[in-house]
Amino acid sequence: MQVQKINIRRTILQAARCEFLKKGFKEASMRAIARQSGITLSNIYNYFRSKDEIFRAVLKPLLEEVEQKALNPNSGDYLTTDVFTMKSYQQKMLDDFTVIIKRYRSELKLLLFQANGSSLGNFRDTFTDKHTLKGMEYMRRMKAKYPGINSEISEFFIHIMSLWWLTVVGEIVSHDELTGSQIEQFLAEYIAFGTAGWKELMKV
Amino acid sequence: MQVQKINIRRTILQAARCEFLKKGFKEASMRAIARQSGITLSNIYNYFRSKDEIFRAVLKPLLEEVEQKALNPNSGDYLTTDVFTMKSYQQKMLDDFTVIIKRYRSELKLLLFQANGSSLGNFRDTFTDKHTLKGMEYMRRMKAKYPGINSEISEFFIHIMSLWWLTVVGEIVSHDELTGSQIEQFLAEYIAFGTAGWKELMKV
Amino acid sequence: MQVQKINIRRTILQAARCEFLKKGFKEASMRAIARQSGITLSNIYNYFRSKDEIFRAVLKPLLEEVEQKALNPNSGDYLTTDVFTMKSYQQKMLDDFTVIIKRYRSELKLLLFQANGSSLGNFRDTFTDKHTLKGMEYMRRMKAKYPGINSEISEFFIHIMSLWWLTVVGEIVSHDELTGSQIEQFLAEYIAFGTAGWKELMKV
Amino acid sequence: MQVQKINIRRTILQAARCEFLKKGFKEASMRAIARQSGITLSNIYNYFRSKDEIFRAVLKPLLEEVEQKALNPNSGDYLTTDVFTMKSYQQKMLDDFTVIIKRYRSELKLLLFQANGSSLGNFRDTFTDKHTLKGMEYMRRMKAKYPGINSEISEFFIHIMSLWWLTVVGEIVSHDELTGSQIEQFLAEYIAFGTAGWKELMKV
DNA sequence: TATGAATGAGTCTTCATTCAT
DNA sequence: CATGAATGAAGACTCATTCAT
Repeated sequence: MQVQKINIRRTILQAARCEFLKKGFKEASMRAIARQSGITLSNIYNYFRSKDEIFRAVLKPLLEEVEQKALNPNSGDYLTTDVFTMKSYQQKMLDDFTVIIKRYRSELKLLLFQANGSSLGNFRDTFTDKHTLKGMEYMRRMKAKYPGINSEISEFFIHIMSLWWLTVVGEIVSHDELTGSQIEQFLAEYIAFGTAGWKELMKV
Repeated sequence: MQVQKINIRRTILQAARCEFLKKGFKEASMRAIARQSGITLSNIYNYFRSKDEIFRAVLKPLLEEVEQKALNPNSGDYLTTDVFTMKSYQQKMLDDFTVIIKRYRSELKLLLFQANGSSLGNFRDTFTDKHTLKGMEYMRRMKAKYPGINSEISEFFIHIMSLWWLTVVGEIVSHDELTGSQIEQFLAEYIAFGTAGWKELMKV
Repeated sequence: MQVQKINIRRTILQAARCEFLKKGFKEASMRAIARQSGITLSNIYNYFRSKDEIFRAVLKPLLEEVEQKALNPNSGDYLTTDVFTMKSYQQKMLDDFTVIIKRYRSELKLLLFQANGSSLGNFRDTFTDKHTLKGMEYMRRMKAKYPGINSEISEFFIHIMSLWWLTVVGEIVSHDELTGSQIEQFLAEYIAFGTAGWKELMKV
Repeated sequence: MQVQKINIRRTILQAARCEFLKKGFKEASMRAIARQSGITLSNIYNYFRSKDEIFRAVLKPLLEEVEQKALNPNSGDYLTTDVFTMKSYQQKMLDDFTVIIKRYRSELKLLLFQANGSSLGNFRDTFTDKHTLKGMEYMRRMKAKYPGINSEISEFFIHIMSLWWLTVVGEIVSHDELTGSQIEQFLAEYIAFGTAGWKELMKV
């Protein structure tokens, strides 16, 4: 019973994932999910309260990992990073996301480009907001450690940088055709660019 | 009567603009546009062939200005810009967009965030592609002028930078609450950051 | 004025003929006729009261010729035909229709297959009814002239034979691919078949 | 519930049959079918995928019987018929159709006169084509059995004869007012006429 | 005469969700 | 746990025709 229930949940989620990826949240149809999963439409509602809940369930693993890796204050050695190794600040974020991207490429596409209309439609914003807070905190800590730096970076700039980060992830995820070395070159450029930019801003 | 016609077109477009902004292209309803404009639904179809045509009509002024200011090769002193004044490369783009943003804030929101499902749904892509081409051309010219620089920037990086630009515009447009001085500070930071980044990459 | 009016009428009718042939009466659209003719939709209503009236106007020449040649009692030497030359009864009808078919092939298609929904939608019936009456009269005259023959043919049979005739015309008109000699062979067979059939029935 | 479902299907089909007969396929309205059947419009789509599917469901029994009785090659002793009993060739067809006509009078009207616009709109053609093939085969067999006959009948003539047959059925079905004896007389005439015709053509 | 403007009922089909069994 | 049945609002778009100017 319980076992069966889990199987069915899984079946539903697989079909849903597929349908969501094909059509996006809004255009995906519950009927289609039912058809593909072989589960009766009404039975699906015994497992999930709504289309939106299914959507969230599909993205839950990804969201948890994002939360844990990229947004959880505890996870961040970021903030302990030394200014002279600022490069590694970005490197750390990169490494974290590289894992996520590899494991959740499709889900990321879903979350970033196809969530419109769902309760996760504002993920970009919420992520950016949280990430901005982390960035601000980072600024404060750096200032405490190295009083000489300029920490008067506008919140909006940090906000944009967080969003940029998301944009980068989105583009990597969208371009299936990119080879590993292309990505590596890009990331090197990205880090070099960013590091130089930050140094300039912080007048290090 | 001719006057009348223009008035009605205008009325429809106003109501449509409003509805599109509220719901986005896909979720906007012709019925609602008719209701809000006070024009009979069927009469609307005497002025526009389809929902999509209305949408394009709403965005036409913006699109024309974008095309002219930001994408027209003739408009660009960009490419003649000296490397030591690279700052002004970005400054120029900024100035152009500042005007556009002021005049078409709402339309930009529409175009960047709510065009999904319409024939302008791929604006981000088309803009980025065109802009990337311009960027590549810029690299080539710079290389010709200053053979010492590193012009081996990956196309994907330039692509991302074009997209970033769009992201920036989008965010500015989305945050109605930003004051003029906040924006100014941000732009200063943005230019400083970018200039430093580019210099690093190009090993100037 | 009057001259112009006639020109416009003609223009409308040409466009209408075209549209009706393409779509059939029901699916033809007044808007399309207006578009194709270059005449304002509302102006069309200055020349014709309704779509149906246009349709009838398009078919008027054909209908008049049909009326005159195939249904007008005065036109029939049919009835004076001698029984021994009965062949020529059909021959006569054939000749008449051959002319009509050549001149009004398209209109015949229209009338026979695409008039559904118009006031001429029942042409098959009305034609058949009139033609049946003529057939009955022919029977009576023959009986008067040759009392020996069997004239007790059921009205329904004659009705069917009239309809058959229409079917034949319709098929010839529909099959553009038929060559002249194919049609001739067919007509020969048709007449041979019919003549033998009638002789049998009338016990001549 | 299973019973329920069948009942509802039946209810829908009855209402649909009625509406189709009144208006023809094209002009019949789903809304009207819903109204008449008392079934919610959207619920109808739980039973049938489209208007066309309903139409086909209404005509399915008829079509199956037609296929089986009149077009199935196995069903035909037609082809084994002796030339001297050619009368019975037609007689056999007649008997088959008499049964069909009695049982499916309304459906035949629907199929022959009101199917325009549906996927069965070409029934006349498809039937005629199949029937023509059968006729051609019959000619060949006769020729093999009685080399003396003329089998050089044009395909188009046989085509027309097949169509004639359909026309006859259509007219019988259309004329509700015909009494049994009227029909019988007609059929006798029809057979006599046809038999004489064929004999003449085949020079038997 | 000519036209732009207007109308309102109409088309088929899809949707996510609920509920009694 | 599972399902068949049901719902009502909504989707974009087309139609032939009328009317004031």
